[in-house]
Amino acid sequence: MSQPDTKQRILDAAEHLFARDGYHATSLRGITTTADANLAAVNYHFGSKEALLEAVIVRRLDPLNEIRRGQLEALLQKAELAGELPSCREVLRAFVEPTLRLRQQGSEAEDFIALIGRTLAEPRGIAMSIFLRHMQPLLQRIFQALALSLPALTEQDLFWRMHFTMGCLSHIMRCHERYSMVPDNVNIDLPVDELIEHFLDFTTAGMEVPR
Amino acid sequence: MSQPDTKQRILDAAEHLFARDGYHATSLRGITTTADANLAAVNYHFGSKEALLEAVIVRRLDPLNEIRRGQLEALLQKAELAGELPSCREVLRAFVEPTLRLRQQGSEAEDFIALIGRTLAEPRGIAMSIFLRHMQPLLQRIFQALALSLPALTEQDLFWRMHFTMGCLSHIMRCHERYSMVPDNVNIDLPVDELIEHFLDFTTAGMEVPR
DNA sequence: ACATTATTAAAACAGATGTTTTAATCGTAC
DNA sequence: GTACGATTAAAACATCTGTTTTAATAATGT
Repeated sequence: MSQPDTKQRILDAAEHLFARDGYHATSLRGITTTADANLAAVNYHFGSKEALLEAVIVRRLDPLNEIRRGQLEALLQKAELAGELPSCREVLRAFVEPTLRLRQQGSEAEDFIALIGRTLAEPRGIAMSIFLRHMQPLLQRIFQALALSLPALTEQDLFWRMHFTMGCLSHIMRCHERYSMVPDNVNIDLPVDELIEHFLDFTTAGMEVPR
Repeated sequence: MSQPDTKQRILDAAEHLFARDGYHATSLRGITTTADANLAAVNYHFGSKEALLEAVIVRRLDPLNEIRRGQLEALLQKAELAGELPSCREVLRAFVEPTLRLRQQGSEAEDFIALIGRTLAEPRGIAMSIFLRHMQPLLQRIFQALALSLPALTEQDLFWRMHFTMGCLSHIMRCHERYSMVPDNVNIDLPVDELIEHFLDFTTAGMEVPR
């Protein structure tokens, strides 16, 4: 075998096609052709189409969550040592920054980001249950941290605002090419760092606004 | 035919299933069975599956946009007469309020809302081109109105903040049942009016925050 | 009443789908 | 070199897909 691992070539092709066309609109034949592999290879290496989807998601989501968790815990510890509350902006940053920075790591990771964005958009989809299984603990930790940084909010209000924030995030994860609803003179190819700050400006303001 | 129009029964069933499972995961056989109609009826009345999707979307989107446009123009006219700028919150309200109020009109319209939310989440999907064709003029009008109400923002900044706002909106259009990332003691069944105000609190703050 | 059109019904079509099976090939340890 | 497990290849499987076709039925106008 001159090419790299068949298994990984399939993962890459599946990641790309799932992200571009969605799970149901992507066929195993499309994947194996793109990966230059045999059709049966997918069932041999992964067992089923659904298991392949899970493998695609887990490959990057677990490491990403490790980074997010590390950044969050470091922040919380630092705040506690200083005897201060963690700032809402920095808590959100711990979640968002590692996510959007993945895009800088090449177009493969870019596909993953779009795929997760799609996943978040299909409430009862197959991908959602996979996603939640790997996200739940971190999401609850983020919720706790936000509650700490915004003591004036009720849990109810906090939930909704976090909900809105997740909506914003999943949206920009999906749509980072030209979104055709706006005059042509607007340049949408924003550097990642600026996009992050824009996002944090917007969501932090929404989080902190008094009721 | 004792039952109402076959055509409309098919529209209702398609709306429900497209919203619940997505376009590709829904089969014509599933639709016609639900609608208690013959399989061929869909091609007879609509021509194709894709044309059926367009019919489903258009049936409610066009009237909805009429209402949104009316509310927006009334607002702009009132502001101009008073010699004031329209408020950002009210511009957003003209867009959001008619949308979310559709939910109060029964579970059929509820399906439609979820379907549009899904559509917004699939950048290159079949539904997106249909959707944009019917949304473009209104979206540009909203953009103009927001630019008027927020003269301090550059077009660039305004675009991104409107982008975030659309992300929030499409998210709550999709996920209005329990979103499982949050302690159980939070009641998510918020009355529509309160949800609208929560949403406007959040997005208006994000829109108006200084750079 | 008949003739004409609109609608429904049932069956068939061609093609695509995920999965399995069967054989062939490769790599590697003995 | 030979035997053995891992991988690849090609074909077949049963099922499902959107669409057409053909015939039967209902509705409508004259």
